[in-house]
Amino acid sequence: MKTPRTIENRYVVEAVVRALDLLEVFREGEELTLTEISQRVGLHKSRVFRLLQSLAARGYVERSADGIRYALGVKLIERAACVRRDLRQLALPFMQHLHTQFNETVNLAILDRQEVLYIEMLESSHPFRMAAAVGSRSPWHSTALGKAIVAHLSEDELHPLLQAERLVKLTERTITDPGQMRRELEKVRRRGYALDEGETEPGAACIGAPIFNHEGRPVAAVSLSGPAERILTNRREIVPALLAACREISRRLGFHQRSVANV
Amino acid sequence: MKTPRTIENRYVVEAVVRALDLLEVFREGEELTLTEISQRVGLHKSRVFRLLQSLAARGYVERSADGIRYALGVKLIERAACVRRDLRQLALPFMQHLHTQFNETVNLAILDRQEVLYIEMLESSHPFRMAAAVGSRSPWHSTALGKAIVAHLSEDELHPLLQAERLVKLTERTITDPGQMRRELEKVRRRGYALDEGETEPGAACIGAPIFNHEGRPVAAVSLSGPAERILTNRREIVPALLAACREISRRLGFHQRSVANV
DNA sequence: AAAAGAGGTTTCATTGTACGAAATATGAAA
DNA sequence: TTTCATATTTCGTACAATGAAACCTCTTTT
Repeated sequence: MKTPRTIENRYVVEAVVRALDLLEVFREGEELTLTEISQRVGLHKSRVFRLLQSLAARGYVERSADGIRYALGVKLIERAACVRRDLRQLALPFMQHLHTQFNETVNLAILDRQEVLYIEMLESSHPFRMAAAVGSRSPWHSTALGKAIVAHLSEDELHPLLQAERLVKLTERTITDPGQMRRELEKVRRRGYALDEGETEPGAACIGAPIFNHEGRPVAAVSLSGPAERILTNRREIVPALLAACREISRRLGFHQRSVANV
Repeated sequence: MKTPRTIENRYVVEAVVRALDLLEVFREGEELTLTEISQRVGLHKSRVFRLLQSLAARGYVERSADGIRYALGVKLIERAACVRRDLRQLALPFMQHLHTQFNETVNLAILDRQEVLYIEMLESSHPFRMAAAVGSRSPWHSTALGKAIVAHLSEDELHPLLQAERLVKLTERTITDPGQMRRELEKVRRRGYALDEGETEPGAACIGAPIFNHEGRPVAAVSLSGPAERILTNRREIVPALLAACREISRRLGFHQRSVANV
């Protein structure tokens, strides 16, 4: 179990990345025994033992009450709270306002490794609602969040995202053709917001708008999501409120140049 | 910079804990340069460089756009989402119900290293509200959350928490005497919920109740917090709703034995 | 009650990795 | 241009991290 030294990992410390890999084997709050973990990662039991001891020493994993199982530790919650703190703290009040105004699920997401990553969320209280989870991912090409961000990337950044084989068909309406996607992104750019009308999930809709940082880069997006009927019928009210919110968040991040959009 | 091997760290891997320590130097979404980090932790620049490369290789830290600074990475958000997943997922709908019912801030917290750690939160939309942050900590002895949990610990677990020097006075009303605290905890146990009437923050109040797991251990607590006037005047309605929620969450965690409380 | 089994912990010798030091590159300021 | 400050790379060496195997501890089987 040895990775050859390449340009990319020339300066990485084996023990550290192996320890970090251990954190990845825990799915959804699983509790695992030493042997299970060592089987999953294919490392020697005694090595895994020592790496786990190290992670446990700093609270990144915890022993279960019976002392026989390991689980992810609360230190992760503490540290995660510090990630993108400025953006999240800034966006949250605006998201809350949208949430009470429309009582739909409000999402804040960024683009990470070609996917949309949800970093903040307020759930609708409707019994019939849509909600992913903070920390989970969605494809960019089927979501309003993703399209809202990608529409404002440079050609260089856009190109790798538009590989046809990456535009996976999730529903009848998912855009899978690079050419069509380019036209869609052009439209998103023109009107300042993106729509997902059942492209991810049949019957579910989403309206998303981008957030720009001080350099004018699209660093995140906010969206409202829910059943297509509710979202689309309220579209005329949602869109201006969402755009105003995103414009103000962008402004506070130091963005000024041209205005974000014209509805 | 060498820590002697003791019983506790006999099996820890130096490189791993040092790497994890690097994650601790980032406060509230700070972006730091290599030199700043190496100064803060007191390790050789070139060592820090390699540890950061390793953390970056797995997404636990990220380079800033200019490539000159490091920040905590989004991988932390992903991994944190898996911590205590069962408890949080189970509690959230009940918290949401309390939130819409009373429109006060609803908190979910656990006891970690003698402190209350907030792991989930729904903020009141009142302009005048109280809200800590997910991932932040409070003393146990001044909060309803803390007292609700601690009241149900065994004498062995309770004893170290009751050291007088640990019961720091935060306001006029904070309980700082171990004997008085024992009587307070007895009361909390009897009525099934805890009150914080300005013991943490003058004018702020909080009502908290414990959640028990399948072994009957108090693993968490839910609370409603806000301005004392609102919280205490609604106490008659809040308490039964909160207790019912906590009882149901506990039941779903596998707790059955005796009922949690009698109001 | 003894034996077997399964998993966790400890010891130990050895190797090769992680380390510090110093050289080199990069980039900003003067 | 030089100077300064910081990041990156190289290199030899010490000792940290490792695999193997022994040794616990607890549960299950006979």
